[in-house]
Amino acid sequence: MNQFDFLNDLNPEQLEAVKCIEGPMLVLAGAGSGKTKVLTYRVAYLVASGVPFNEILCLTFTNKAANEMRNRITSLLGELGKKSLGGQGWIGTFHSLFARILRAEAEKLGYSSNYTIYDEDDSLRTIRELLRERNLSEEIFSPSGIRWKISQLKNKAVLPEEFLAQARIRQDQVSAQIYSEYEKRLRKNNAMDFDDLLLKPILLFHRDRGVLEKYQNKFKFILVDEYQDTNRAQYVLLKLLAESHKNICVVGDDAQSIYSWRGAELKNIFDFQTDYRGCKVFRLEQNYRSTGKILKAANSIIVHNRRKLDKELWTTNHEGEKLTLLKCDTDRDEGYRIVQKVREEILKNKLQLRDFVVLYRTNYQSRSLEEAFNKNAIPYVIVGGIAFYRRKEIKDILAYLKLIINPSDDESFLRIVNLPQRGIGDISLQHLKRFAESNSLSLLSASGMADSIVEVQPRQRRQLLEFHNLIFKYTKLKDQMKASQLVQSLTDEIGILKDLKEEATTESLERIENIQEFISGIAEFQQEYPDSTLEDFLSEVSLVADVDRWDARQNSVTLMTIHAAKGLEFPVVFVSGLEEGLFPHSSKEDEELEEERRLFYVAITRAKKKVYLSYAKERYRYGHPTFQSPSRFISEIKSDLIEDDNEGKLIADTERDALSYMLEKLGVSFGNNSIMSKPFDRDKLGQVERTNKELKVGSIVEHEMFGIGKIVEISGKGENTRAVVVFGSNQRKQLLLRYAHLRLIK
DNA sequence: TTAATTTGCACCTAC
DNA sequence: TGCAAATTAA
Repeated sequence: MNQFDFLNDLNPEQLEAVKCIEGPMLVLAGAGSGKTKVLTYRVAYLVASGVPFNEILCLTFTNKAANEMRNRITSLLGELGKKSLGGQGWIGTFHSLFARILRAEAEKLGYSSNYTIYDEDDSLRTIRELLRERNLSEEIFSPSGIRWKISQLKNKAVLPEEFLAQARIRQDQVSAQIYSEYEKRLRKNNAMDFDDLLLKPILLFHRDRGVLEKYQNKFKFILVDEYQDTNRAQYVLLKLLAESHKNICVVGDDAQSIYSWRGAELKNIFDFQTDYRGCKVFRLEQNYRSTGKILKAANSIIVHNRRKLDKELWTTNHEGEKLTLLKCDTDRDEGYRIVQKVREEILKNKLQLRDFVVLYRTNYQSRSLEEAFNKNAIPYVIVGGIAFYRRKEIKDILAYLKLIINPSDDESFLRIVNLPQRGIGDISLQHLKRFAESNSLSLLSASGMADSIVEVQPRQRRQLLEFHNLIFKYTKLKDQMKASQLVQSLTDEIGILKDLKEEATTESLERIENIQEFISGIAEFQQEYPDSTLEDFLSEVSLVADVDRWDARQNSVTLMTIHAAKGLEFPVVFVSGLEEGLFPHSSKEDEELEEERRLFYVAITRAKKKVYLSYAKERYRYGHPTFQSPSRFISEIKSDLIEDDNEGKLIADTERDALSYMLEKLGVSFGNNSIMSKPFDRDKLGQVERTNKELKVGSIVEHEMFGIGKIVEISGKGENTRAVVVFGSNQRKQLLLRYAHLRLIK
């Protein structure tokens, strides 16, 4: 047995790609052909051949993929792995690895290493402020439009001066102006946005040859996953780093490029061979994931695209079943039919809940699906939607932490200075800003001198000083206590949990849970990285993706967007909402339409065994029912590969009957199925409240959001009666009966 | 200065 | 429909 034994489970093409180490190479790898496997084995092979682990730069698309890859490499290498890997190495996303490099080199860019990372909301706030300060109308110059423009420019590595020079129309000139001011403002706040994490290293490398050489020497081998989704800035970074040794291996599939709206350029993968002379090309066309029929269906879709590289996937897997089309009456119906199919598949093929994924184009589609899963007590998890770290309550606490670490961060200051309410409003802030500006101070230091600002009322002065002292107290404390303790003590002091508890709505209870989860998240992070600082944690949370938090092992059906599903696989895949205007999304043509088609291709190729497609003839959009027509993509699938589901309607009716029966038992009268569209009619509330008196431990109840559950505990009395309810999706919720409006079922 | 109410707009996709 | 900004009342 030797250290290269692991190479035995590669096919000849994969093996060749793994063992060819020197020089530039391009691996064109179709869906399910083992592209991540090649990258993983390649890193392991390099290490086994004696290359130090931390001299390998490996760029993945998500943190999750990076972690999986790291674990896999360790296990491939066995004993050798434990010895040589140590540390976390340089496997990760572009954003997280370059954020790390920027921390180390911040001073060279005029930043300090405790810089804050701004997300889109923070950027938008900043742009709004700049427009307001300049008296530019938000109607004429849309803040989100400008933010979008700035982001696009940064992705293309275009600087404000360059854009200003080429701006002809007034809109562009204003955008260029704001872009330039925005840069200054971020610098003043010691902050960078997401795009800066790629752009700033480029500027650094251009400005300081020595630093560039340092990293060129450090990273002797570069590997890139999902190369088809890199943007111009990423391309330039790679070009710079690989310049001296040219040991760059990129892996990708042009048919799976789905991020052009984020600046990704297919050009990068198309031109790789001419960019890097002497580049070797490998093709992986054997698919190990899907059945023959699924693969043929996928191929029959992608041939409708004109802009693509030549490649056709094949497999030796079973032919499998045809794709099944569910033609549904409404979006609600769609949810029920999907649930029904999940049940059928579980019974028929002995599958588990974790074997299913429901995919959709836009996040809001999860709502109608969620309802069906709730009502039928099928455990599910939604990936995405409002990302955990973007929730208001979490962002509020994060703003405190950011300000504690980076006192120049005026954005965070403005977010929390009056939260909880300290009676500091617009007017006081205007004065404070003016004072800060004329003395070149940050807003936080300015509040420390509030007594010298004559325009501010005494009450507000006192509040500002107090706020300043609060932040400073924690600035001093942060190195003495654990981050999780600090957050606990901070949240206690500002009383955010107390306020939410008093509110006692289901929503506020959920927020409390989120905050608690956040605190335990910090504790976990510290356990994993004992030497880490609060700064490390903050930079980590800024860069986690929705899928990073998703646990494939838990036994629930997964609901997510197709974008989030990239790189994943499931035995059974539902692709829902196949309607014109939704998927493909409205007004897409030519190149954009081709990207929608690639997205559909990605969706279908996630499946191992079975694909269900569905559309609804009528769907709620903007709160109104809208007529929808089937997506053109459905008819692009070769007709012998797809079949209609005929039982469907009958089953959906059965579902409806079950619900009707339930409602009838509750004494809710109805004559037609209009009750279906608003089962929680407010007229019925009085009645619901009366039933609350009859609730006891063991009662089966229904909740508007969580569906059907069982009461396991009741506490308190009168107004404050609470119940602990375990719902079907296995969620345990503590609810205040006054707000929860539980419906007694049994 | 804040709370209450109205209006207006949105529903792409995300590090 | 459902949220967030804008407007108005307190």
